[in-house]
Amino acid sequence: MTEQTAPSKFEQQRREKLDKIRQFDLDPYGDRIDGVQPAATVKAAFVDDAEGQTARCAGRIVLHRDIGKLIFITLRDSSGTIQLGLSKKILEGQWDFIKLVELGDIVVADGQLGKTKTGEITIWVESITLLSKALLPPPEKFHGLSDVDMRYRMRYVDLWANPEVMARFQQRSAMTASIRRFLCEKGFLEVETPMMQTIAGGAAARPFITHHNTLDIDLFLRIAPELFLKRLLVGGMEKVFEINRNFRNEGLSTRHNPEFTMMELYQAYADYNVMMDLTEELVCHLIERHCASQTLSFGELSIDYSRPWRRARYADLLKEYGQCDMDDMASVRKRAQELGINDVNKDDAVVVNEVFEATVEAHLINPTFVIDYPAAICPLTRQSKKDPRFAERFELFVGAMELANAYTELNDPVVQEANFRRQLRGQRDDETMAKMDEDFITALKYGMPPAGGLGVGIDRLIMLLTDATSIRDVILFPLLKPLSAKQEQET
RNA sequence: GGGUGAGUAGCUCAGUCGGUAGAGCAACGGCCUUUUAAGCCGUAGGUCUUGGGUUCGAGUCCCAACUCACUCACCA
Repeated sequence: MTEQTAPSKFEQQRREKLDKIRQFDLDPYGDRIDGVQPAATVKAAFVDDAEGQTARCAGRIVLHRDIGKLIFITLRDSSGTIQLGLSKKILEGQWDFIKLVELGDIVVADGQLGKTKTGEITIWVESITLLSKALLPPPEKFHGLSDVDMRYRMRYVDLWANPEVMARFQQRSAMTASIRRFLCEKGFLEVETPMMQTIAGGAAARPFITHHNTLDIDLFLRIAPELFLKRLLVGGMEKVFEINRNFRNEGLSTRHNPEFTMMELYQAYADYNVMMDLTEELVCHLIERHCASQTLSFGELSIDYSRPWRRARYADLLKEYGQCDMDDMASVRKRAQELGINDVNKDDAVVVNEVFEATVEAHLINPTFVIDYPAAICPLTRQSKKDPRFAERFELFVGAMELANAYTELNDPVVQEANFRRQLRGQRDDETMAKMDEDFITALKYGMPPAGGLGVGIDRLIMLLTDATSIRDVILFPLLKPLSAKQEQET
C-alpha cells in the first residue's frame, strides 16, 4: 500500500502503455472539457430511432469488452453508466491508440446515439480523448472492493467501484440540504460557532486538546456547540441552528466516530414539547422526500416511522423493561446488581440511568421519545415545575440508537451555576477537564428567553434513512489507525 | 482492554484426514464488428500476515505477535 516499494508489475505495464500513448503525440492527462452531459441524462433524453442525436460523456472505464474490430466500453460517471461503442471502421486512424485504452482510464467520448441489437443505449463514438491514464488497475469488476478496511482507506476507489457507496453519499448530501431548507423555511438562522474553545462545555465527554502558538494557550476542539448557541439566544437570535462537527475523545464503534456531525437548534419561547413536534416533523419530512416508504429497514430491523411517534416517560419505561421503580431505589440497586452493574459509591441517579441503558434502550426500535429524565443527570435542563425531580428533557431513540436529545433550556443563571458546581465536584479527574464557564453564566445573567433546544446526530440519522448499520458507511473518511503506525508497531 | 471470527495471486474467493498451491476476474500473447461480469485458445503471476513450535512432512495442528471485522466494556 505504501508507494516506497517499486511499482508493481501492473503499474509497470501501464507506464509502458502511457509511454506508447505519448509516442502517438497524445497527452495522457487531458484538459478541460466543456459540454459534458451526465450519462443518466443522456439515456433519459434518448428518443428511440430518431436520427442525429449526439452526446458527449466523460467518466471512468469500468467495463471493457474487446471484440476485435469492435470495442464496447461501460463508462461510469457520478450519475450512472453509459455504453460506448467503438468501431474500427469509424475510428480507423485512432485504432492503435484506442487499443491501449483500458479499465480504470478516464476518457471523454463524442458520438451518435443509438441502440445495439440487445437494446442498450450506446454512444457510437466518433472521437475519444484520454483525460487521465490510470496507472493502477481497478479492483475486481464484479465484486468490487469488499475488504472493509481497504474501502475506508481507499474511498476514492470505493466510490466508483461500489456504486451504492456513491449513491449513499449523494443521499446524505441531499438530506442535509433538505434539513437546511426545512429549518430556513421555518425562520431559523444558520450560524457557525467556535470549533476551538478555551472551555469545552455543553456535554460530558473527553475533549481533544490542541495548542495555539502565538497566544500560547491550549484549546479544546468542541464537544458541543450548545453554550455558544445559547449565548446567541441571549443576543436576540430567536431561532438558530448549526450543522457542524463535534469532536469527542472517546472510543470508536459502529455508532461512534471521534468527529461526527451534529445539528443543534434553539428556539426562543418554545419548550421540549415544541422540540418533539419539530423533530417528528423534520424526520418525517426527510423520509417523505427521500425515502421510498414510511417503513424502512435498518440491518435486521424494520422501523415504522409513521406518525405519531410513541412518547413514553422515562420512569414508566424503566418499570416496563427494567422491572424496577425509580421511587424505590432499593429495587433499582437490586436490579443493577443482577445486571452486573457496579453501583458502589454511585449516586442514585447514575445507577438508575445505568439500569435504564442496560434494560430499556435495546427495546426502542420504532421512534420513541423518552421524556422526563431524572433532573440530576440533566445539568443544562430546566426542571419540571410540576415535579422538580424530573427535567423537561427527551431523548429520541430509533433502532435502539440515541438519535436526538432535547430539552427546555435552563435559563436561571443561579440554578445553572449551582448545577455546574455540583457537576464539577462529581467528576473524576481522569475523565474530563471541565471548567466552570463563567462567561456563559454572565450571559444568562443578562437574561436568556425561555427556549427549547434540540440536538440531532446527523450521521446516525443518515444511517437510519439509508440503511447503513455502521457510522463509517456514512462518513466519507472515518478515522482509521494510520498504516504507518501499524508498520512502526511491527518493527 | 475482554470475547468471537478472519488474514492464501493485483481483486474476489476455494483449499477435504497434515502429504509438493487452485479457480474466476484483472494482466500478457493470439482469434473475433452488436457485447452486457462478452466468449474461445495459450502464458505468466505465491515468503499462504509475521515469528516460534509439533511432525519424516504444516496453508492446514499448537503458541505468540500484528492487522481487520463483529461484539462487550468505555461513551449525555
